[in-house]
Amino acid sequence: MNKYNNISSPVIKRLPRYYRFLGELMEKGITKISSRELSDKMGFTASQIRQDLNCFGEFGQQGYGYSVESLYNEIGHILGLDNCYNAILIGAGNLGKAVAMHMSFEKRGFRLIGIFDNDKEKVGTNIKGLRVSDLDDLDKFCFETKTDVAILCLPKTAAPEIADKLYSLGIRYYWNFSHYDLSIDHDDIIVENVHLNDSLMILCYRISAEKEKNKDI
Amino acid sequence: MNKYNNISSPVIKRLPRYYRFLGELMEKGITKISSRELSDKMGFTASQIRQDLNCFGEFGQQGYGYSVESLYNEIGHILGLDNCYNAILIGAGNLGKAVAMHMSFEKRGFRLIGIFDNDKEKVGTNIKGLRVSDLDDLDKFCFETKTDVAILCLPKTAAPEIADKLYSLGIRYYWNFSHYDLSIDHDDIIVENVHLNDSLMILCYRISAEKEKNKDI
DNA sequence: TAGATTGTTAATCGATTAACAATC
DNA sequence: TAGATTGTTAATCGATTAACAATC
Repeated sequence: MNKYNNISSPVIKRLPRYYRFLGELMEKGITKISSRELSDKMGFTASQIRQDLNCFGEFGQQGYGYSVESLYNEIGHILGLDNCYNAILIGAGNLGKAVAMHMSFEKRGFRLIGIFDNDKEKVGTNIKGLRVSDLDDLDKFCFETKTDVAILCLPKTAAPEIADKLYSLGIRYYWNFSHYDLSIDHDDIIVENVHLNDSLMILCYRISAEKEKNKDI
Repeated sequence: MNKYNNISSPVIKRLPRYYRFLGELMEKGITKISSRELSDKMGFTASQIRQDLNCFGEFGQQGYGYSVESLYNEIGHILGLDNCYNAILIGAGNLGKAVAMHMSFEKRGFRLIGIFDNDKEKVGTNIKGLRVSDLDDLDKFCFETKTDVAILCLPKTAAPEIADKLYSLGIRYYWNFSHYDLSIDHDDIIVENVHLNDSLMILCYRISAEKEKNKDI
C-alpha cells in the first residue's frame, strides 16, 4: 500500500464519486467501461480519470477499457472500506440520531459501537439497537473497548471540553458535525468536517451571484 | 455587485470559514485584525487572505489591518446572507427532521416555509412549528407561494421523480442530501450537495492511509 | 516621520488537459 | 492485423505564495 502515499487531496475527494458511479453501473449490469464513457457520465475529463486511477495502479486494459466490477472493488479497497473501525457517536440530538439511523457504517468501513449524550432524558433510549449511554460513562467505555473514531454531533459550546476528553482517551480520528474547529488544539488528529452551515452559505452565495448576473442582462 | 462575477470556486468555499472566524473574533470583543494574525488563526497564508478579500473590494486599511466587524458584515453581504429565499424541505425522515430543527435558516439567507413527505403517518405532524404536508399537495403549494429552493432529504430511489416534478414547478436551486446526482438531468440548476457517504469514505481513506504509513516506519 | 500592513504584481507551484507511444 | 484505449509524458492552465510599492 506504499503507493497510496502522498495522493493529492483533489484526487482523494473524487474517489467516492468514482465508487458511487461504478456501483450504479454494476446495478445496471454494465461490465465494461472506457475512460471516455465514464467521462461523459461523470463530467470529469477522460484524461483526468486515467490520471487519477494511475495514482494507485494499472486497473485498465489497453484497447479494452476497465472492468466495472474489478475497478469498483479496487477503489473500495483503496478507500479502505473493507476495514471495520470502531466508532462512537457523541450527541444523540436530532442530528446525531439522523446520522446513526441514516448511515450504513458497515458499508463504509466503520461500525457504530456506542452512543453518548449528557441529557439524562435521552440516556437509556434506543437508537438503531444501541442504548444511549451517559457521557459520564465514556471513560469506562473507552478503557474497555478500543475506539477508533468519534462522531461529533454536539453543540459548538460543548465541543472543546469533549474534544479534549476524547483526545485524552486516545481518540485521533473524528467525523465532525459541530461548528468547532477541532484541529486548532491538536495537529496529530485526522478530522473530516461536515459543515452544514458552510454548505448552506455557499448555496446562498451561488443563488445570490446568479440572480445578480441575470439582473445585468 | 458586478464585481462578484467569476469568483473561483476555492475562494467561494473559503468565504464561510472567514465569516465563521470573524464572528468568533467579534464575540471575543476583538475589533481589529491583520491578515497576518488571521493567517495564524485560520491556517491560510496572509497572502491568500489578502488575495481572497481583494476579489470583492478593498476592505482593509494600509498600516492598520481590517476592522473585524465591518469585514464580517461585508462577507455576510457578499455571501448574500441578508436575503430571504423561500425554501421547502422534501422528506421528513430523520435527516430531514434534523436539518429542519438544527439549521438557523434565517441567519443564512433562507426561510423554511414548507415541509413535505409522502408518508401519510408523518403528514400532519409538526416540525419546528411547520405542519408536514402531503407530497401530493406540492403543486398547489408552489402555485400559491413563490418557492426558491428545495432541500432534498429523500432516498435515492425517490429522487429522480421528485426532482423532475420540482423542476417542472420552476425550482432551480437545490440543497441536496440525497445520493442522486441532480445535475445529470438539467444543467440550468444550482445544486449544493451534502454527500455524507462521500465524507465518511474520505475519512475512511485518510485513516487507512495513515495506518499504512505508520506501518512502514 | 517611521513602522506597519495593505493592495497588487510577479514568481512559483500544483493540478488539469492534451498528446501519443505502448499494447491489448 | 487494425482499431481502440490505456498508461504516461509534456504542455497548459489556474491557484497559491512571495515580493514590494503604495499608503495609512
